[in-house]
Amino acid sequence: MSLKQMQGQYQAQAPLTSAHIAQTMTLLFMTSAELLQTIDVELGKNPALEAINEHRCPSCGRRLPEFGPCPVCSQSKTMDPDETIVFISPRDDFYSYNGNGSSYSNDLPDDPYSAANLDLPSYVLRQVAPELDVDEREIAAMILTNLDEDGFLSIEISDICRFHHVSLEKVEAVLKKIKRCDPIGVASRNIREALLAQVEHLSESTPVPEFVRRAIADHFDLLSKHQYSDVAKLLDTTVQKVKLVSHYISENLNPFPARASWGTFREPNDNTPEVYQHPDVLIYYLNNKPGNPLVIEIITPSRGTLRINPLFKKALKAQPGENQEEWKKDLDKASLLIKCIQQRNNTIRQLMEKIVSVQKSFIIHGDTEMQPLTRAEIAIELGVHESTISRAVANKTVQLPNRKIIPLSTFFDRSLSVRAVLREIVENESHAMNDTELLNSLQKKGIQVARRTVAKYRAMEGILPAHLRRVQKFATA
DNA sequence: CTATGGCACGGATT
DNA sequence: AATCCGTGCCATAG
Repeated sequence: MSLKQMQGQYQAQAPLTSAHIAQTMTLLFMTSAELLQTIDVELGKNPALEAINEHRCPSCGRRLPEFGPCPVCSQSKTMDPDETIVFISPRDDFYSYNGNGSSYSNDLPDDPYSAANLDLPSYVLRQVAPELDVDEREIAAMILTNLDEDGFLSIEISDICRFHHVSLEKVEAVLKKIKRCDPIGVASRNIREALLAQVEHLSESTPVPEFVRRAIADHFDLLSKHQYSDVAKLLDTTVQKVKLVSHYISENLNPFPARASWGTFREPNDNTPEVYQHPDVLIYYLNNKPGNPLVIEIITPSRGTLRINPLFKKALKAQPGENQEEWKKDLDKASLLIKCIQQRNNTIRQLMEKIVSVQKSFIIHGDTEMQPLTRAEIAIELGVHESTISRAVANKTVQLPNRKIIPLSTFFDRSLSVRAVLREIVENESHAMNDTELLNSLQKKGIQVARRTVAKYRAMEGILPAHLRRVQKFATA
């Protein structure tokens, strides 16, 4: 790309230097976690830069975006549900949990790579953080730092109340939010509670057999001792059914939530590794109510809003001393950095707006609704070079309303919807279909691919070939 | 003989 | 320019 072309992309900004362009490019490429470190370095050694930290929304406690009113509270009354809200949020608290004290700190991990591989408390914290009110954060931190190796809460709730001088209800409310996080049921006080949380979670998406809930809630100790006949009597049902319940529990629920991914072993067959990355963008329903407009929150990790230190400016004017040259250099560097960060934010904001307008139904309804989309299309629409989009997309992650964290590049995966349909077909098949039959089924749904491609997608989804499915799925039939 | 997976090619994408 | 992805051909396992 020529310099002229590049400058064309940034015509919105005042006079440009090649340094500016180079830096914006670099910044675009960075994850918000990496950006934080860059800014920290700049802030640390550059007296001309200052972060102000004063704007908080009076009603919801969120840091306000760089410009305008709080998009969460002030607009919530009159929002058109089809509209989406995009804003850039300096949410530094995402990055400042120190992982072993009961408070937030500004310490960063020494090794930047260790941040990607989180321990259980941090992993959970980062999931609940978007839902926590300001006064709930300390409570959440205390809960999460007192988990034992199985993920159970190892202190009494009353102790938390006393420590933070809050009501029992308040703590329970936080606890409830935490239990919904992955691993589901984490921070329960015992196995029974963990199982109940999982049943709760499962029943939101799939039907749960009758009696399961009640059996766990009311007769768990009998059930765990395999005294099925007693349980059956109490539930007024047959022993046969209680056995089914017991089977369902052992098949679908995990009594020690934390052991699935932490602790001694890891899932051997997960192709999406368990390592958690900070999301760079959050997408959620306004006030977390499905049906509300979507809110796109772009995380900017700077503490507060960056600006040129006014004291520094003043001092420079007042004292044309011998340091002036050096100070001026610092000042220029600082304002350059600020401009570049704004540029970065601007590009990402536009990008996300476009992506969400195209992929809205994927975000809401899931994999099958994924629309084909290329970086080039977006680049043309936004009038920027495609490599700009490439950089902005690379290495970034998005948290969807269902709390799944996916790479931003997923929005450009053409084959995802086809693979989702394929999965559906195989799940509902009445006999083990071979690849050619699967191909026909896909074509009936209007999807054109080659037979060889069906095989590849099948492998990608971890679906066994037909002759092996036959023995696994239809063993008795 | 059929179903599937390996390899490599070419076009699209980054 | 480098990489990714869908596809065709062919070997081979069942």
